[in-house]
Amino acid sequence: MARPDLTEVRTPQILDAFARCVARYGLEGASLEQIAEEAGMKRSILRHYVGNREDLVVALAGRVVERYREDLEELMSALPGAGAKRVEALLDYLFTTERWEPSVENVVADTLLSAVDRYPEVGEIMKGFMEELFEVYEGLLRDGYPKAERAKVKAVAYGVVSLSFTHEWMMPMGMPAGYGRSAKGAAKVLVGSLAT
Amino acid sequence: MARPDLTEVRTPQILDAFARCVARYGLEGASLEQIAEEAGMKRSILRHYVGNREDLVVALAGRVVERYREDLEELMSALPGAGAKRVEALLDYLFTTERWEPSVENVVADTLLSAVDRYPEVGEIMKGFMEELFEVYEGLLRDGYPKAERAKVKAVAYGVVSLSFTHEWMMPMGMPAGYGRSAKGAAKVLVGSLAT
DNA sequence: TGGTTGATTGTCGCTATTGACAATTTATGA
DNA sequence: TCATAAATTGTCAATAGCGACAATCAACCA
Repeated sequence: MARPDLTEVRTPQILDAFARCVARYGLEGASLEQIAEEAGMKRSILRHYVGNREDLVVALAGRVVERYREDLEELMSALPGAGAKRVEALLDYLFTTERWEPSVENVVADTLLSAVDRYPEVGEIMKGFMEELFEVYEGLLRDGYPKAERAKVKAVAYGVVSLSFTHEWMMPMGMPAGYGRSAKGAAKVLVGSLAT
Repeated sequence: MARPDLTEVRTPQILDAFARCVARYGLEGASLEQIAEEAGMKRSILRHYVGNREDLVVALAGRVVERYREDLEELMSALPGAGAKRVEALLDYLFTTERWEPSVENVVADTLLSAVDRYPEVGEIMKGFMEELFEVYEGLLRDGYPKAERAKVKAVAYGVVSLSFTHEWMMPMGMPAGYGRSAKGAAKVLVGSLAT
């Protein structure tokens, strides 16, 4: 005997609008009013469904990793081949320089990462995802190179993640394409070391 | 026949105060008033010597890069050994996990990097330093492994930079120490590949 | 020692921002 | 259709933030 609960609908709308604002104006650069307008709502609604700025930031971190998780899952099920071929496909995917375009998601993630000191909860959330990411890559590498020793696989997984992240945050600065090749080259060296 | 010019004195004071504020409140999280107070000056002085917020941000990027350059130079002249030994010393320096502590400088640099979309000038400044950093590392590696082919040295230099940056921004999240070892391990694998 | 130049301080007006809460509207089940 | 719970809108007061500029102060040099 009441109106339906729109929390599940409004919250993502709000957070996505907030994400766009963060990409455009920075984490504290947009007023709640602007964010509300971006979401096509009144400011009071942000408060109603999420809360004040701090609440928004923490919730945004949750949303971002949620989407990254989905992307990761999708990627894993979309990767062709098996064993070492699958690893190769991953590298091709990660280090494509051609059709690169700045994504709101990545900018937001970088921004949040640079703010973990100020928002400990955000740090916890990001950390959780990072650990998951490392594990997934590690598993992929183990499948590809089952005879490689465990610690080395860990190191290579870390390296590949590191290279792809660096690649992502350097692109917006307009670094020459040569660096993209270097990134992929380094990743290949790392992965190749597992074959010996 | 006038008062001495304090620009060279005040500007660094202002920018260092701004840096502390950025680390504590974010790039747009502190008011000019707060920044002025942190610097122990009146707000009007910030305006007099540097300008508005945008001017501050760009100037801050310059200052950060300037300090990084100094650090880099100092590091290069402090690194013991020669040839491959020097490279090893670099890795030891970069991936120490023991006495790690969050530095204002690194937080500020990360924050600025995440904002290059909004401040193209900042992007240019950071890009310049990154290229210099790559070159320095590349030179060091070439000295250590003169017979390695050029493209591979480039890739390894990129990889080492990438690993050390990733290491730096992951520490504040409190990642388990194992990741630090992985970072160093991956760097060793990369460097080792130059010896073959 | 006094004039000049630039450092420093003080103040004004305007707008933006936020939190709180009251008022209103609307979909639903009884 | 009507009561109800929740969505949505509206308003208010208090404060914060910024740009501009006038006013004052202090070192230097002739």
